[in-house]
Amino acid sequence: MNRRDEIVAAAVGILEAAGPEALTMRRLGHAVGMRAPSLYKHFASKDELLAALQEHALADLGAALERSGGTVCGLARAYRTWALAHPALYDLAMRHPLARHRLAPGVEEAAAAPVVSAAGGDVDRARAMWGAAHGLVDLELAGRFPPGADIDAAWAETIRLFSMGTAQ
Amino acid sequence: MNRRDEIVAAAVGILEAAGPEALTMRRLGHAVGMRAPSLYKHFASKDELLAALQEHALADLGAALERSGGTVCGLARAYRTWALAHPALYDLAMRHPLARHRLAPGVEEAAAAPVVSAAGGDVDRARAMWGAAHGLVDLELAGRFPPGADIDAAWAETIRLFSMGTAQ
DNA sequence: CTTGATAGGCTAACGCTGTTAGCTTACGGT
DNA sequence: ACCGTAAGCTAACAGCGTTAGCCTATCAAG
Repeated sequence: MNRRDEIVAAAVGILEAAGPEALTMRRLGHAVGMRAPSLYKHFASKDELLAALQEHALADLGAALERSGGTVCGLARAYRTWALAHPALYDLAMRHPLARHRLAPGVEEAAAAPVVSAAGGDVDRARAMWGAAHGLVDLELAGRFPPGADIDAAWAETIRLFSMGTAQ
Repeated sequence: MNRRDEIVAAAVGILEAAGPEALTMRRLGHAVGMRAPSLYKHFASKDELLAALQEHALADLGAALERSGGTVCGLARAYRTWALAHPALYDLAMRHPLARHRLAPGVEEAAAAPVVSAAGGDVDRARAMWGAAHGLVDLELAGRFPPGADIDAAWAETIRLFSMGTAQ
């Protein structure tokens, strides 16, 4: 494991343990045993570091979706579970403009493939599913549903609609 | 219009003209003719200011939805149009934890009412619709769809599904 | 065996952020 | 006439991402 990967791993650790506002260059430097300016020997900017984290997140989410079985219901469950388990990484993965030029080739496609497959190959339907799942997850993570709202029921309704007309 | 409202109006102006990172206390102070620390005579913190902006945004979005005609399709179109026209306010409205205690009573309900109505009074379905619309808008604003993706088609598919079984 | 380049660390500092402390001034009520 | 409060000000603080410039260890070439 080279220094760059060590730094990314430490950043993931900080993100998961203490949330996104805790991920500062000084704290990250401390976690890997160097001062903040030295991090710039390995990453040109914090943005480049975040892009590396985004790639890590996309690959991990893609793997989780891959393992989900391929049904709309299983996919939805896996998507929500992963997002709730890694809220900061999820935010990074979905809400940062994708720096496609510095993303390892195939990462984006690999994450998307299970969704397209569950949509029967229809990319419009796949994007509709992605949007619905992302919206529900994002609102839940942001704490925007009223207290006591039955979020499971909203998911069930969404899954019901997207299961119609899709071969299971 | 009291000083507080003036400040909120100026903040909206900055947000729309120059984006969220341009909304700093010093710049906002300059826009209303005072220094940054003086803003704290009117708002306890930047967060309280953002809460006021959130309320403004929710009221405005709610009004736009109210005018949309009440069909699933019209509602979806109005939602997307408003969000794309006011991306920073939309982000504030939907992605900040809602400080319900300092929100004017009825604002949240008023924004939600047209959606619940279009869902035939079924709140689970209404939340599913909200999630789907929010997800599509959020991904579009974040630039997460591949270049050239047919976003209209994804919306059309979403609208088609949510129109099924809903009295129009 | 020396030389020179490079990689990777360091400190000091810059300009920016939100925010606080403490001072001043003008206005309104008793 | 006095006092309290509202609302402005300057100076400053800690933390942020980032840059400049310095130092040292490693390593290949002459």
